[in-house]
Amino acid sequence: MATMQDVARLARVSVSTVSYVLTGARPISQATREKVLAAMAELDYQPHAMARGLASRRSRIVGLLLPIDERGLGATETAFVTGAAAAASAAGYHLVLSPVGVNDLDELRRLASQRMLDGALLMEVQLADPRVAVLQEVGVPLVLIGRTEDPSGLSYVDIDFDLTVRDAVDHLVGLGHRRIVYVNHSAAALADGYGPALRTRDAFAAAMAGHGLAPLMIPADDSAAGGRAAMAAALAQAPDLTAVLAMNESAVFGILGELAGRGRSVPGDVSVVSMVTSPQVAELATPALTAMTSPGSALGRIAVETLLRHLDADNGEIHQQLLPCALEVRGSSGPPRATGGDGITGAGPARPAPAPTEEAARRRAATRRRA
Amino acid sequence: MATMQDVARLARVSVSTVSYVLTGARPISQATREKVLAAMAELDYQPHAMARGLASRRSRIVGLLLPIDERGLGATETAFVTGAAAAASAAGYHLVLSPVGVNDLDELRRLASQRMLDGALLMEVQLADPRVAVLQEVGVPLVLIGRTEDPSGLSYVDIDFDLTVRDAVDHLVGLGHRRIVYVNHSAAALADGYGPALRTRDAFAAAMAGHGLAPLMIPADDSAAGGRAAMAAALAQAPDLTAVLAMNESAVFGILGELAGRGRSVPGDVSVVSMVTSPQVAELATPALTAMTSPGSALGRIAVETLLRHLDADNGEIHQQLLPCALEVRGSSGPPRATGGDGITGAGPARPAPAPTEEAARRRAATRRRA
DNA sequence: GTGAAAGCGCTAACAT
DNA sequence: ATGTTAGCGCTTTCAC
Repeated sequence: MATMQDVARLARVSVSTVSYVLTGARPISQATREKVLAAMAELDYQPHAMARGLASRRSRIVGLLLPIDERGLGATETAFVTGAAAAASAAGYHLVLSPVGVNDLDELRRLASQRMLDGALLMEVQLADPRVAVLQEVGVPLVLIGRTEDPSGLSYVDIDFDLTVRDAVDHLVGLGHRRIVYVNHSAAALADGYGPALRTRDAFAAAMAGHGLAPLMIPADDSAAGGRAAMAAALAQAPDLTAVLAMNESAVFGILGELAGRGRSVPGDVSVVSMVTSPQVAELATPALTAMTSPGSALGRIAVETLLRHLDADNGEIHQQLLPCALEVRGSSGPPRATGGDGITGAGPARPAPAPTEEAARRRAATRRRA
Repeated sequence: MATMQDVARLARVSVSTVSYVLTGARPISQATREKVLAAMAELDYQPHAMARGLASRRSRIVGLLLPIDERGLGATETAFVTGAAAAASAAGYHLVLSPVGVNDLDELRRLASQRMLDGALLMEVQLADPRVAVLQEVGVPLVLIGRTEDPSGLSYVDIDFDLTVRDAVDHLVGLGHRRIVYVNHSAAALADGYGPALRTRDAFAAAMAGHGLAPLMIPADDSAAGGRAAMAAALAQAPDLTAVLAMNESAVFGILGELAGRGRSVPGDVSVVSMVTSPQVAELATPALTAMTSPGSALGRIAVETLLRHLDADNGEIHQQLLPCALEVRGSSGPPRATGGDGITGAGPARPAPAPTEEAARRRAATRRRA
C-alpha cells in the first residue's frame, strides 16, 4: 500500500506538500497540485486513517450510543440509525455503533476516553440522563436524540410531540370525532418519567381542551396484550368512544385485535390513529393504519449534521430542533358513524364531518403528498 | 489526558513495560505489574486508540457493510446488527456501520484501503457479489452473512433455509395439512437469483415431496398488497388449500387480510406459518403468527466471533455455519377443519392430525421451550 | 509557494 | 524480567 512518502517521491515534492494538497490547509500552486494528484492516482493512494487520526487528533469517527438493555430497536430507531450512518458516510465520517447501558457509566467513560470518538450521538435520552455528564467531563461533543429535563446548553433533535399530537387530534376532530381516547405508554413508563409519554399526555390534554373536548387517557403495556387490555378498559369507561389515538406502537395491533374481536369495525365504528409509526408498520395492519409518520431517518441525518458542525467550527452554537411526525391518512380513520347522543362530557364545539366525497378526496391528496 | 509516558514515569518503569502489561505480549513480574496497574488507575489512564492502532496495525474496528439501496432494515436485519454490535463490544472491538451500495465498488475500495477496518461483515450477500472480490483484493478479512453461489474458501453464516422449511412443513403436515401453499418472494426476486427465494423454493418442493405431497407455490411482492394478491391467486388455484407457508414477511399481513376479507378464519379454515420472522412482528398479528423465528441476533454474534477468530489467529480456518429458524407455535396454525375430499393432487401418505387435546399440549410445550 | 523536521502515543524488535 | 529505541504514516510548526 502506497504511503504519502511514495506519493511525494513520485511527484518529486515533499511529504508536507502532499499533505497540504490533501487537506487544503495552505495554498498550493496549480502545477504541483496536479503533479501530486497524478501521483496519488497512479499509486492508488489512500490516506491511512489511523495515522491521520493520530497526527491530527481527529478520528473522523462519531459514536452512536445505543442502550443495550432494550429488547431490540423498533422501526423508528432503525431508521434513525441508518439515516445517521448514511449522513456520516456522506460527510466522510464513520459511524460506530456502541451499545452502552444507560447506567454503565464506567464503560462509557472508558469508551469516551479512548479518543476514538470525535463526538457522540445519544439515543433514548432520559429526562435525567447520567450519560450526558460523563461525556461532557471527558470533553466529547454530543447531540441528544430526545431531550433531558433541562436541555439548555445542549444540542438535540427530537420529535415535536406537541405538534404531532395536535395534528392527530385535529385530524380526528376534523372528521367529526368528539370522544377520543388516547392510549399512552405503560403506567410504569409514566411513573418513570419517560419523556415522550409525559409530553404526549400533556399535549393530548391541551389539544382536546383546545377543541372544548374532554381528554380520555389510558396507559397500555408495550405489547399486543397491553393494547387489548387498554382497549377493553377504554370501552368500559367510555362505550361511546369513536376514535383511538395510540402512542404505543406495540399496543396498537392489540387495539385493532380487540376491536375486531368485539365486532367493532375500523374505521366504521372506531377510527384508529397511530403515533410515531413507520410506514412499514402502518401498512401491516388491515386496514392500513392512519399514522403520524416518525421522521426517523431525517432525525438521524440532522443529528449527525449538527454534531459535525460542532466539530468543524468550534463555536458553541447550540442547535435544538423538533421535528413533527407527518400525518399519513390510510384506511383506519374516517368519519364517525353516528353523530347521535353524546353530551356526556366536554360538550363543546366540534366541527361536523365533511361530506363523504369531499373527505375522501382530501384523504387521498394527503396521502399522495407524502408518497 | 494521561499518556503511557505518564504512567511509566509514575510507576518508575519504561514505556515498553507499561505496554507489555497492557498487551500481555511478554511476561511481567507480579511486582512491576502491580506498580503499573496502580499508576494507570491513579492517572485514569486509557490507551489512545489511534496511536495503538497505528503502531500495531490493528484498529480493533470491524466494519458492517450494509447495502444502501434498500428501503430500511427489517426486524431480522436489525437484530443482526445489534447482535453484531454487542458481540464486537464484548470483545473490545468497535463496529462501524458502513452503508455501501452493492455496486458502489469504488467507494468500497476506498473504504477498505483506509486501513481503518481490521475486517468486515458483508450483509445481504448476493449469489454473485462483486464486493467479495474487492475486499479480498485489498486484503480485508471478511465473513459473509448469507452465501454466494460458490462460497468455497469463504467464511459465512446464514440461515439454514432447508431445515427451516422442512420444520415448517413438518409442523403443518403433522397437524394434518396436505394442501399447503408456499408464498415466496416476488417473481422478480426469483428471476434475479435472490438466494433465499431460490433455496426455500427448492426446499419446499423437496419437503413436500418427502411427504408425498404436491408443492404449490406462488410468488408475492414484498408488501401487504402483494400478499393479498398472492392469497387470492392461491385460492383460485387451489380452493381446497388449508395452510399457507409464507416466506415473505411483508406479504404475510396481506395474506391474513385477504383471508379475513373472504371470511376464512385463521387457523380454523386456513393455517398460516410465517418464515424468518421476528417475535415482535409475529406478535403484531391477530391471531399471533406461528413463525419460524429468525436467529438474527445469534447470526450477528457468530459472524463477529468468526471474524475475530480470523483476525487473532491467522490460520485460514474457514468457518461455514447454517442456523435454522426455530418453530414458535402461536395462534395462527392448527389442525385443518375437515379431512374431507382431497385427492386432487399428490395423493400420498400424510400423517393424520393428532387428537386435539394431545396436539394442544404439544404446541404449548413447543412454545414454552423457546420462551 | 515549498521543504525539513518534530512530534502524535503507542508497539515491537533489539538490547541487556 | 526490563529498558532503549526505531518506527507506524500522517499533520503541522518553523524555516526559507
